[in-house]
Amino acid sequence: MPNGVFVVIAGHACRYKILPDGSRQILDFMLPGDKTELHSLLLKATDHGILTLGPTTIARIDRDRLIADIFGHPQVAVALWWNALQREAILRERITAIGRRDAYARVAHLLCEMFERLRLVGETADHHYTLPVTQAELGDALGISEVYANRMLRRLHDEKLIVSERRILRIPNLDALKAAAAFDARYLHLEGAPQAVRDAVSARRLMRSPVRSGT
Amino acid sequence: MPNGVFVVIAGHACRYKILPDGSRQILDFMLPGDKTELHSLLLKATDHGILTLGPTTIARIDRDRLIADIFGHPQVAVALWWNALQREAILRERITAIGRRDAYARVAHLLCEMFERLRLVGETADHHYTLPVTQAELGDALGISEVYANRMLRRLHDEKLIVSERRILRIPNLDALKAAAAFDARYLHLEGAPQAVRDAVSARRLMRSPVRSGT
DNA sequence: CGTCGATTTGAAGTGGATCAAATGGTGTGG
DNA sequence: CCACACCATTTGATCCACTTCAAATCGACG
Repeated sequence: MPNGVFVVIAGHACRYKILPDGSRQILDFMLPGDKTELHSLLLKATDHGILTLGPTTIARIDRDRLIADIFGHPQVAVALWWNALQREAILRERITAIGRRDAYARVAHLLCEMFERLRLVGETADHHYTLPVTQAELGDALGISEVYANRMLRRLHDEKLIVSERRILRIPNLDALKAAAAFDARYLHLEGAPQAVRDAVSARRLMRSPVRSGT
Repeated sequence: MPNGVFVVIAGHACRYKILPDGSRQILDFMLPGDKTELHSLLLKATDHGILTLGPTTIARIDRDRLIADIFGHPQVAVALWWNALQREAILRERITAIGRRDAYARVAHLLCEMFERLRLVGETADHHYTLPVTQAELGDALGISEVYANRMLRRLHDEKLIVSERRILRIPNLDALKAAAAFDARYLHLEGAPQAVRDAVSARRLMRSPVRSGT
């Protein structure tokens, strides 16, 4: 747990913080292929928690092996680095969304981001994907209340921009949703993604001690 | 400009995004010693702009020299890496602040963060520091309006938590301000800061082509 | 002295929070 | 196979933190 890096193999996880008053902020979502920072090599403590969303498979890569991989396989270092840069870009875009977009655009924006990120790793099918996130979690990620998150989802539904049933989200017209969100995918830097990220097998290749996690 | 890294030597800068509707979000502040990401080595385009706040001195380190330094001087790599980790932690904390704190706590929190970060690099004196930021910029950084940023500053002033005159901010009782902000400095990971970061000279040592920038 | 940007203050409007309660879905035990 | 328990979703009503608009004041500077 203290040393090394975790990789999401299947399912979703997220980082979060709990404030003194008990409220929660979800910082970002970790999708298959995403990795934790190399925190422990340099920092004393982590400043946030991680929780899984629905059934999730996680691999742990221990510190020594990781270091060996970084030096032995340049593509590992590149994948890690690209991952860190994209993660940071996503955080910046989230700040922008929470700071300057209204609740409606925030929800739409997150749904677009999820689609593009999942598509990169082959986790979308046709026009839909699995989103194992409750409305309370959605609200906590976007800085709005659970109730209002529900109302925004309903509005998107009424406007035929999304169809949601049982954790499956369908986006009949992605361009329309992107327009509603003022979504510009460039911040995701998808075209710069190393092949290792696209290759779902790569994560498994790194896997040493897979861990399953329940809800 | 395209390749390499920029280091702030003196003064302040910030990253920002402009939304389609013209509103601006300031993403984070760059203080002396802070560096830009190694973007260009991996990514095609940058997803945000950078602007200076007041008179600022910036050094550019070109790509080849940087790579040589990383391999030749481990402390350069460590400083870069620590910088990246702290930058990310700051972004996460900003998300938390904008998403879940009220405007009053946000302002107080940012002022505390600035104090701790500036103190690390020796840019504070006694109980005050220079904050070359307009109230409009403060609002854009915290996701509130210029007018409300002003009211929150005034409230902090009325409560004797800050004294501000001419870009100099005085914090007579830091603990009281931290309490108002529910500020917990752990996310800054100050104790993990490499010596190179504390050493103001280190930035100058890296300097190759210093650039001055006006307001 | 005039100009222009930054700060300050007032008044009115609203996006989203909060509170409360109903509804729906799912797994579980009898 | 039903009934309860528990959680997620949904909806209504009210409230308020913050926005927006407008205008006055205050510097700093040529």
